[in-house]
Amino acid sequence: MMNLDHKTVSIADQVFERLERKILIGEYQRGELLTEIKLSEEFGVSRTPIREALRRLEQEHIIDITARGATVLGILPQDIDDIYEIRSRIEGLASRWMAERVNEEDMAEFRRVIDLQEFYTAKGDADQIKDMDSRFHRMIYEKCGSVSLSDTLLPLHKRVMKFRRVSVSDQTRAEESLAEHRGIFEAIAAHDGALAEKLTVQHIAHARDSIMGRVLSEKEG
Amino acid sequence: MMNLDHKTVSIADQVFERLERKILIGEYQRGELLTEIKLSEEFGVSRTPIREALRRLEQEHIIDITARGATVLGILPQDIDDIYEIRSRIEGLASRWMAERVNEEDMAEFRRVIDLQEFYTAKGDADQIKDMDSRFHRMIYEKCGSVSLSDTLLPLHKRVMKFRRVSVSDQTRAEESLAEHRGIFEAIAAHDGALAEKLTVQHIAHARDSIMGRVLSEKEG
DNA sequence: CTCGATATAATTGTATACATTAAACCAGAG
DNA sequence: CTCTGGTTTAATGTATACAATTATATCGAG
Repeated sequence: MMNLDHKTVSIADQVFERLERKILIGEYQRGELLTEIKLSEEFGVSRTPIREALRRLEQEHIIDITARGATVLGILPQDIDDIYEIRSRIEGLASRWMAERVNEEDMAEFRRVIDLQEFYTAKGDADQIKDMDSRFHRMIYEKCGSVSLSDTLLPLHKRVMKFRRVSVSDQTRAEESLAEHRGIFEAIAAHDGALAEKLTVQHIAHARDSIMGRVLSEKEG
Repeated sequence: MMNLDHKTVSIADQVFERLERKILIGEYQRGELLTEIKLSEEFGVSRTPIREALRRLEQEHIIDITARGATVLGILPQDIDDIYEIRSRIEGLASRWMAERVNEEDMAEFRRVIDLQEFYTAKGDADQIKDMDSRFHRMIYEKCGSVSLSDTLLPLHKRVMKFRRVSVSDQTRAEESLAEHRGIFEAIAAHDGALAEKLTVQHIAHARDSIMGRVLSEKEG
């Protein structure tokens, strides 16, 4: 995934991505207080890029900044359920639009992603499965042809990342999920927007059931 | 609207709000190059708070930052249409949830907003009508009880602000819009979630028709 | 005259010093 | 022992100096 528009990746951008990832996968706990000084020591940079990253994370409601520092915000079962309700209503739209607008080059990359997912699902590598699952969905957002829809779906997708990791650790669900992705992929490849939308809505509903079942039984971590 | 959680409003926050507003209402033109130095002189502050504001605007895809400065990104008719398609699918959900969860105190404020909208609509004051229209929709986002849904809808709403101003300049549409808001308000007040959702979906569809009709005939500014 | 390497100027990127804020602590009065 | 108020402290908020980058202009070779 090269940097085609020749935009320099600044330290602030790197800090943002690393920090966001650490929070989203749960490496920083909910309620944990992050200070700029501690973070600047941890990342080996000054406070300036740390601050910019924190401001962006605050805007996404991933942290809350006060005079004492930045508090990591958690996510409740109700939030997860809300997010899946929202996604079930609009993620199908992204698949539909991608089916109608995508070109062959992007479809080739799309195929590589799902082939990799199949490979790791056969191996039962949960971390890799989760990453490929993410790439599959993000690919749809990026290639649906609407920045607004992509900007809408991506934050929702990010917020449930930690829980999807748990879900795909179940080999049965991982294989189901792969089959559903394969169906969506084929519909998009055939430029059948209506089918792609329908299958995506079903896929989101299944993912929701799988994740909510686990979250509710575990009483959240 | 008091600051209940005692959080200081920093200069950076103020700059962000003023800058965002200026871009969203069209005071800075699409393609215009904003430099940190020019902005810091214009706002009378150092580059630091300007930078933080610009980073947040970049995250919302309102500007694009390069080594030359920040370019104001425009919005195409296709984007507006996409946004209304997305909103038509999820904004009704916000009304439904608000109907099911809202308390009496918030409803009293909600009533004041729509009463003001009625007042300004009778006067034909387009700027005030647009502001009350915004407050009506934002109130639903804030009181629907889901941060995720609010975070999802608010950016979409902001992006079409400039065009709604044009739409409500038409007195007939302004009165229609008021009547539709009144219907949604009554449904929420009666805690009738299904009706609130249905009326909201219709309202979004009408707003879309009104705005797209104008945008397409004007060939965009 | 054109192309390309190079110098230059203007801007963003980063580090750091200083100002401000607010929570925590402690002491003294009731 | 509890409440109050001032002091301390540890963090964020802001300004500014300096570094790095990039587009543009310039100069020279072909």
